[in-house]
Amino acid sequence: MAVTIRDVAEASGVHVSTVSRAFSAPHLVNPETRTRVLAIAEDLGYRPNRAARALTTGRTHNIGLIVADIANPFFPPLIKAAQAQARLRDYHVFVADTDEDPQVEEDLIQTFTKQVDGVLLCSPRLTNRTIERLREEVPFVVVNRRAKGMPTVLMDVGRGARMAIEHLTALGHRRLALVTGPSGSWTSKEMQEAAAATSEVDVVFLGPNPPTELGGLAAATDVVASGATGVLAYNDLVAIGLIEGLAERGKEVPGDISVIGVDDIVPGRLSRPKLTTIAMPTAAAGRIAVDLLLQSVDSAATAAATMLETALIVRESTGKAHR
Amino acid sequence: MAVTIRDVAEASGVHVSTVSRAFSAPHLVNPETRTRVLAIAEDLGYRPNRAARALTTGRTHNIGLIVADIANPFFPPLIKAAQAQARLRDYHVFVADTDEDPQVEEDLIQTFTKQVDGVLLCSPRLTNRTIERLREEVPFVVVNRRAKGMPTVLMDVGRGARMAIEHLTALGHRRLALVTGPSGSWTSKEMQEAAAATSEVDVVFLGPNPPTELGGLAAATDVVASGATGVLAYNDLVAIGLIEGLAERGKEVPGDISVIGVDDIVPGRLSRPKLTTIAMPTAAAGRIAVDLLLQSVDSAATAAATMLETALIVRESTGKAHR
DNA sequence: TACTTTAGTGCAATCGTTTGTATCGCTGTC
DNA sequence: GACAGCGATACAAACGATTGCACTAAAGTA
Repeated sequence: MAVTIRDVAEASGVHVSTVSRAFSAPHLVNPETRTRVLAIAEDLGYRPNRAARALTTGRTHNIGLIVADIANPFFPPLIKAAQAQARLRDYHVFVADTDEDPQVEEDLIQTFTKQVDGVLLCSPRLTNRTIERLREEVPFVVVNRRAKGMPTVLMDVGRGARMAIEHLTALGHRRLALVTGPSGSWTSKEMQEAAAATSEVDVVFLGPNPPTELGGLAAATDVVASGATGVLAYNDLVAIGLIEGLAERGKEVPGDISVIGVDDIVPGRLSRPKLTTIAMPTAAAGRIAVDLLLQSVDSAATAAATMLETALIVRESTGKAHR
Repeated sequence: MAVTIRDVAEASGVHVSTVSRAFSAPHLVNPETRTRVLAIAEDLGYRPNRAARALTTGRTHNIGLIVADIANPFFPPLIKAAQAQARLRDYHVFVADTDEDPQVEEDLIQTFTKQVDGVLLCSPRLTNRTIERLREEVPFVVVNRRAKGMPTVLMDVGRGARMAIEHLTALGHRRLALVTGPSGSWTSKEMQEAAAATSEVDVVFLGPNPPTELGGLAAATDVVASGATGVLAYNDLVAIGLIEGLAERGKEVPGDISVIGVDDIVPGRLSRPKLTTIAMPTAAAGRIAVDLLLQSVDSAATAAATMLETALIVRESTGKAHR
C-alpha cells in the first residue's frame, strides 16, 4: 500500500540500510548517492513510518499532554506554549482531555505509553498512589500539583491567595468567602491552606464546585447567604459565573461584593466588570515542563519541583467595603 | 527494560503466540491456560506495545484531531464529543493545534500519519490542493469546510447568516455590517455569500479579522465608521470583543447597535448583554465526524457531505433599530 | 610494495507484536 | 484399526524501520 523504505531502496538500486542512513546519518553515505536516494524518495512520496522507527529506536519524538478539561481557558496557553517548545526540540505534542475523570486519565496514560516518550500531566485528579504507580510505565512531569519524587512544575497560588486576601482586607472587607474547586485539585487545597492561615479576617469555605462558569453561577446563593463581602473564586471561570449569579440576585460587583478570580484568562479581561485576578504563568509552565520532560527522558529524572511566581492583577471587580 | 510479551511467555511456559492470543483471540486458547497467562501478565505488569501492534495489524486505534486554535471555545465541545464517541468505538483521540498556521497543519498531518488510523481536520486553513494531496497519506474527514471528493461534515452557517440578517431586518435595521473572519475560513466565505445575496438591506464587509476577542475589539472602529446599526460577527468571540470595543467608543449594545455572533459558546451566554447568536451543532459534528472517519477507515470512503442544521438564538444583544 | 586507514555500502539481527500454517494428541466414526 | 476432525499449542514469517558488523576498494603511509 504505502511506500516503504524498501521501495525506495529498490528504486534507487541500493540497500535499505543506505536509504535509512541517507535520512538519519547523512555523513555515512556518499553525497551523490544521498541526493539520488532523497530525490527518489521524494518522487515516490516516501514517508518514514514513525511507529516502525519507534520500535527500534525506542524514541517516538512525541510527547503526550493530559489536561482535565480542554474547555477551560486556563489550559490553551499552556498547551500552546508546550507545543511551541516541543517543536523547537523536534518533538510533537498530542493532547488529550480527561473530562475531570480519574479513570479516563489513567486509561489515557496507558494509551500514551509507548506512543510517546513522556507525558505532561496537568492538574491531575488521580491519587498520589496511582501517579506513583503509573510513573513506572512512562516518564512524566506533573504540572500544577505537588507530587513527591518526580519532576514538577508549580505556580505559587498560595502566595497569590495571600495577596488576594491582603488586597481585600486592605479594602476594608472583614468577612471573606473562598469558593473552592474540585476536591482532587491541588490548587484548591493550596488556596484553602493559605486562607485558613489568615487571622485578620473571617473566611468561610464554600464548595467543592465544578471549575466552570456554571459552578460559579450555582455558588452565588451560598455566597450571598454567607454574608461575605469579598470572594476569592477557584478560578476566573467560576468568578465570571459567580458575578453573573450575584447579578441575578441583585448584588452588584464590586458595589456590594468584591470578587477575585485566578488564572487571568482572556474572557476575564473583557468581562464587565473587568476581573481582578491572580495571574498564573501558564505559558512559562508549559515551556518549562516540556524541557524538564525531555531532560528526564534521556537522562535521569530530576525530581525537583519548580515553583513559578504568580501576580495579583487589580482590575474592576474589587472595591472598598461599604459598612 | 519494559516487560514484553516474551517475558510473559517465558514466565508462563508457553509460546508468545499463545500469550498474544490469550489477549486478542480468547476462543483459540484453553481457558485454563488463558487465565494463567493473564494472571502472570498482570503480575509482571505487562502492557502491550501499541506501536509494535500497529506495525503488524496496520491499526493503531487512535485518531488524530487537528484544530486551528484550541483556545477558541468553539472547538472544545467538538473535541469532547469526538473523544466520547471514539471511546465508544474503542478508539482514542489525540488533539493538536495548528495556531492557524497552514504549514504547521501540514506538518502535523505528516506526523499523525502511521500513528493514527485517520485524521479529523477541523476548519482547515490549507489550500484545497494540499488537502487533496495529503489525502493519500492518511484517511480523513473534513469538518467545517467544503472539500470535494472526501467525507465532510458541515454546519449550515449560510442559512444561519440568512436568519440573522432577516432577524435584524425585521427589527428595522437597514444598514448591516459583516465582520468577517480569517481569509482561509470556509465559514467566513459562506457568511459573505449569504450576506451578498441579500437585497433588502445594505451590507458592508469588514475584514478579514483574527477570530478572537481581540479581533472584535479592533474591528469596533470600522464598525462605528461604517454607520451600520446591525452587525453579524464571524463568531461569538469576535462579537464579545466587538461589544467591548463599541462600549469603549460610547456605543451601547443593543441600544445603539445590535450584534449577532456565531457558535453559541458558553461565555456568550454569560456576557452582558447575553449574546444573540447562531448556534452550531458542534457536538453532533464531532460525533458524526468520528463515525464517518472510522467507517472510511475500514471500508471505502464515502465522499458525501453531511450538512447539519444551525439555529438562531435570540438573546439580548439585538434590539429594534432607532431612527 | 605491503600494510593500514577510511569511506561507502551491504548483510542480517533486532525491536514487540500478530497471524497463517504446521504439529500433536485426542476423540469419535465407520 | 485407520483416519478424519478438532482443540490447543508451537513455529516462523512478516510489519518497517535501525544499526553493529563485515566487506570492498581506494587512498594514505612507510
